[in-house]
Amino acid sequence: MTIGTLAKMAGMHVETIRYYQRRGLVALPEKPYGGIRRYDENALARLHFIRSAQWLGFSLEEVGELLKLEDGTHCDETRALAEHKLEDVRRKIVGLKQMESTLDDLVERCRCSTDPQNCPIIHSLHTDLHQDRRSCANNNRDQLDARTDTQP
Amino acid sequence: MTIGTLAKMAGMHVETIRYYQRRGLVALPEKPYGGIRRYDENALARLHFIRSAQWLGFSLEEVGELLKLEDGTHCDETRALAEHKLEDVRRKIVGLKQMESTLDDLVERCRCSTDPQNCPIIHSLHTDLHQDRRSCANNNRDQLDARTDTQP
DNA sequence: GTTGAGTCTGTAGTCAGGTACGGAAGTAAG
DNA sequence: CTTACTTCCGTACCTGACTACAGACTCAAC
Ligand SMILES: [Zn+2]
Ligand SMILES: [Zn+2]
Ligand SMILES: [Zn+2]
Ligand SMILES: [Zn+2]
Repeated sequence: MTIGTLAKMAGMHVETIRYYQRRGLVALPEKPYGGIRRYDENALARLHFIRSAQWLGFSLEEVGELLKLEDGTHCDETRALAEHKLEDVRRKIVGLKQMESTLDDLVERCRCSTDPQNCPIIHSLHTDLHQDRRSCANNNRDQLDARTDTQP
Repeated sequence: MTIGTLAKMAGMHVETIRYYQRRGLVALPEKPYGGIRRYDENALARLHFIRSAQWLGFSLEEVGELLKLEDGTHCDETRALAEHKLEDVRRKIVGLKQMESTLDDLVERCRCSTDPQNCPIIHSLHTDLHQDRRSCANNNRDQLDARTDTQP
């Protein structure tokens, strides 16, 4: 298999595979002198592994950790990674649910508003949200960080 | 108020305010010849507005849109932005919940596993996840995109 | 009146996870 | 044998939301 075929089979771009190689997640097979590198089923399996781990929310850095435990004989360490990730995911869900309920409430209030000169959404952005929900004067980025990457 | 005082009151760094100015979200007040710029309560209010909108999940780009509707007389457009964002947030929650339940299941299976040579988490990464849950050969990034930004 | 802190301006770097490009060399079909 | 893809390799670029720094200037305190 050439890298192009491999990429097609894995459903990713050639550049992505090369990027994974540079990051040390995928091995660079031997190149015959003046020839071209060939890939086998193991390479494809590794790409699937990476994709699956990403699907669970692991970063490429973390995928690297998982790959070190790839032989399946290190349950404790593997489970620790998964549990930690599970916590991350749950924290993120909590943050998003706060956004969801606030947005839902604002949308509802806007919809039922009788005063067209004073949108409740804008009004809340001006007055409510930052005062009720978060401290202003200390730049505690931790909470906000968990909330910022909401764009699709 | 100087920019340093403003930054302290808003709980952000001076550089962040300057960045918002470059992005056109915050006005650059007049500078007396050979002097220093001064900021008032309006500038502070605007920073609070931006922070609040970010807290709801809006990107700075979208905050710019909201700021255009700042006078509160454009309910429909404002609500459209909020509803769209609400959908974004809900999509993200759905993705995260899939991760959560899968991770939770894997962790549980790992914990109860009797075979220390074959961790169910690793095993699933090798075989289950990408086959059961997503198509492999088409690089449909849409689903994955909604799932990737899970790191804290 | 000098020192130290804050301001101004422009540019550059950070992080993640890729994406794009340029030029040389290899490969496959006709 | 030529033509048209691929591959290889290095480097640069992208998004978003900052963050850092250099060099010149101004301001307030002592
Ligand atoms: Zn295990
Ligand atoms: Zn974590
Ligand atoms: Zn409204
Ligand atoms: Zn959207």
